[in-house]
Amino acid sequence: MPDDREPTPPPAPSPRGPRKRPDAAARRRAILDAALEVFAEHGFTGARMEDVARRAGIAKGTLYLYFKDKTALFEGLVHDAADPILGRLEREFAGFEGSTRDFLELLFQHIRTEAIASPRRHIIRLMLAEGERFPAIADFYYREVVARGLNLLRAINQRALARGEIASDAALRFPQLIIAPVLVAAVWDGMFGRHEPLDLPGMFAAHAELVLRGLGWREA
Amino acid sequence: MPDDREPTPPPAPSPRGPRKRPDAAARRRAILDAALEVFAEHGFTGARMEDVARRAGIAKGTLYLYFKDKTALFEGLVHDAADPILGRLEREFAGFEGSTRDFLELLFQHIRTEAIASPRRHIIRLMLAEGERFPAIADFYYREVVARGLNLLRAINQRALARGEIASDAALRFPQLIIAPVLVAAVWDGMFGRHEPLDLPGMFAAHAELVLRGLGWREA
Amino acid sequence: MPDDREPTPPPAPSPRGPRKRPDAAARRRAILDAALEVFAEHGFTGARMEDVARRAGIAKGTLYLYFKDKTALFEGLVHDAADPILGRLEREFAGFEGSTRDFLELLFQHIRTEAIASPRRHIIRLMLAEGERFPAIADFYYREVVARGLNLLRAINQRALARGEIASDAALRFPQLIIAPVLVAAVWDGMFGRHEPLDLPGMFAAHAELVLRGLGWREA
Amino acid sequence: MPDDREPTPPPAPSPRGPRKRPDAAARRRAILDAALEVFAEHGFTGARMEDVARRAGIAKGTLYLYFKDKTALFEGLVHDAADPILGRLEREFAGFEGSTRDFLELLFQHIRTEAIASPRRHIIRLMLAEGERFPAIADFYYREVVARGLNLLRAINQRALARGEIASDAALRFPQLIIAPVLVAAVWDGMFGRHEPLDLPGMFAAHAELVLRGLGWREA
DNA sequence: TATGAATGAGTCTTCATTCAT
DNA sequence: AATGAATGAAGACTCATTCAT
Repeated sequence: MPDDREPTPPPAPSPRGPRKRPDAAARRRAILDAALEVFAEHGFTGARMEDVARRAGIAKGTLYLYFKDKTALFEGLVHDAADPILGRLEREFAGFEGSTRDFLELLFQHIRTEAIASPRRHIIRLMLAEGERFPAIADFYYREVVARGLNLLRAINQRALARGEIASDAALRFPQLIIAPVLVAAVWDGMFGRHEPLDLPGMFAAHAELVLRGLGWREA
Repeated sequence: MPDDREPTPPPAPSPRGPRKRPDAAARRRAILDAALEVFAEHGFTGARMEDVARRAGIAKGTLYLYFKDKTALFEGLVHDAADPILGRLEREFAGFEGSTRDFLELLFQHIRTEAIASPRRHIIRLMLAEGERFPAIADFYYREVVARGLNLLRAINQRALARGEIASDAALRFPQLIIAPVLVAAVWDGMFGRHEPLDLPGMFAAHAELVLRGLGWREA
Repeated sequence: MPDDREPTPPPAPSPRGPRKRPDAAARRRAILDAALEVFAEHGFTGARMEDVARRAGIAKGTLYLYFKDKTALFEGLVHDAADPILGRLEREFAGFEGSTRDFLELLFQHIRTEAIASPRRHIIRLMLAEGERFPAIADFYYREVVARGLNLLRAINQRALARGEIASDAALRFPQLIIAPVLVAAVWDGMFGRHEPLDLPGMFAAHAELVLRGLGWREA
Repeated sequence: MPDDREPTPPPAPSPRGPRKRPDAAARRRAILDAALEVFAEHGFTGARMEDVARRAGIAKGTLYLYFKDKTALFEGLVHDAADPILGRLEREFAGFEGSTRDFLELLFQHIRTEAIASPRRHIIRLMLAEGERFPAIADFYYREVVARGLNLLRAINQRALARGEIASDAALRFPQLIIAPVLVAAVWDGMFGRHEPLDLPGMFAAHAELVLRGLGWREA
């Protein structure tokens, strides 16, 4: 069952339909992929709809069949990229048996591969860049990603405290401290990589270590 | 030593120079202040030169007497905002006698008041937003701010290690971990403040604590 | 004898023809009715084919099965609305026994109910608006409506003169003077109605009176 | 003292200024003249701003320095063409000593030369065509032209009645009847001229005659 | 026949930059 | 040095028309 989640016009035609015309959902995907590239490269205002169309392999007008305007396209972009990662992490945490240390490792590995070393990295950058100018998107992003992410982090902390793995509630009060390095990771290589590449696995490992010790880690 | 790379007409109006035209330098400042506002509000592409001019209280054409084009204005903006903070911190650290814990506190307080709770906050946001698209600026920023900042952090760590205040070299290898929360701070309120305001002093305090403990802090 | 100059697919669906597809003719009607609304509301250039289709309850593509293009649709519109009124008036006049005064009254009443207080009012407005830009339509309209109308008016005058009911040939030479108020009537309420509504029956009555007296009316 | 009446941005520079750059007012005129041509030819929606610019001999962007958008340009057009004629007629009537018949003659002659046989003719056509879609303009036109025109006509009638020149108050109640033929005149030649040219002076003479007699004219 | 997704030419409008004053 | 009118390239978006189903 393909993951489909478009909150916009064209619903998939016949679920078993022909493969000829690429089928609305696929086309929508193509557009969003193209849009991610273009927005990432030029920012919202700088992105040209025509470029998005060209890269998606469709005509300019077709774009507007799928997204009513540039803003809707940007919103669609963020909407669409939102949950997958978090959903999985939430489920994994729910059933996780191992130590908090193990889960943190898992967490950062996920983030690294799914959010940083993937086109999704640009979504984060775009949010940092344009979020303040798109309250509607910021709201959505807060609701779907940030709040959920912080809640997950709080849950992790809570459990670790309950289990006696850690002693401090610092990260319960400020879960932002745990993902802060993700922002650095999302942004570093594009800006400063040529001067001083950043060893992401290394940094996340060091971060996990630092955090755990900082929170008073002791083997449960 | 202030930098200059604009086609600024007046023959190096030293900040304390002659009294002739009290303008020039002052006008440059006015322009840059206006530019910061406008760029911060709309991003690079979205900013309108006319708005900058209006807010600076000058005519559109006059802008081009001070900055050759929009890009030069943006560069000038970043250039100009760079120095102050770091210079002071570097000097303070050089002569600092107290404990690393005390200095960290000082550091975050500085950052909070000088970089976050000030228009400069927008510079950080602008760099996050546009950095990838302006290699020249990213380079400058790296050289003048980032590299220097990281070096300062490394020096702090080094000294703390040398003094036996901490045990881990994690922050020596990844000083980014120490400023990561600054990015969160620079960005949070504008985007998510209305949903969940962030207690900056609290967060920085928690962060300092976390880091110190994480690095194996023991009263020297 | 109704005219046809559209690429209408069905093999001349005589209004009383077979029962097969009850459509075709009905559909053509629906389209023209929709078109009248839309053209009236937005003018030729401003009208959108899609709107016409929607209001006619058909798909955009179907429109082009009935009318080769927008211009043909507009032409069809005018063509179709032309006949009815005049034909009836001509016939009525041919067999009219009463006084010219009575016929004039009849005439204006007809015009009022059939041309002004009816969607056809918009045809007049559309001709005023777009006529100059559509010579083909203007020609058709002249032939089918204007010339016939003027001829009817001339005939009326002629007979009135012959009967000794009036003395002047002014309206014979300028029958336009007799329908001029129709233009006012067709246009007034839409434009100025909210400032100063126009009492149409009153105006036409006054007009008839004015004209008759002006032409030297005397009870025959 | 040239007749200047721009309700829009650029006020004339120095009243005695150089002749070099055509001077705002002149340029505004040029734009309006060009706009009249283009709007008359293609209607509001069909008119292209670029054509207006070209015909006015300026760049596309310059247009927007004088009129904020297409609608404002259209409004400017109507505004600007509005009073001249009426103002003069009102003044002439105020001081008129002759007979009502003489004044009517004068009136129609004025209208013929100033409103029909002039580019202004197109303003009337444009109002007929687009008035219903531009309530703001219709209102303005009503206030500045129609209401004033009707009032003038009522005044004429009133005086004629008072003087005993005419007996009927028909045209006092429906002054529209007096200018109705003006609509015909404004529209006829462009649409039907090639089939049946209209002798305007003849028609207006016949109309004046008809009206006067119709109103019960008797030499005072 | 009917559909409506797709196309791309065409249009308004904005804005960085120039330049005559 | 300062101005702000003028320019025109560029970009978002629309819509008549086509065509695969």
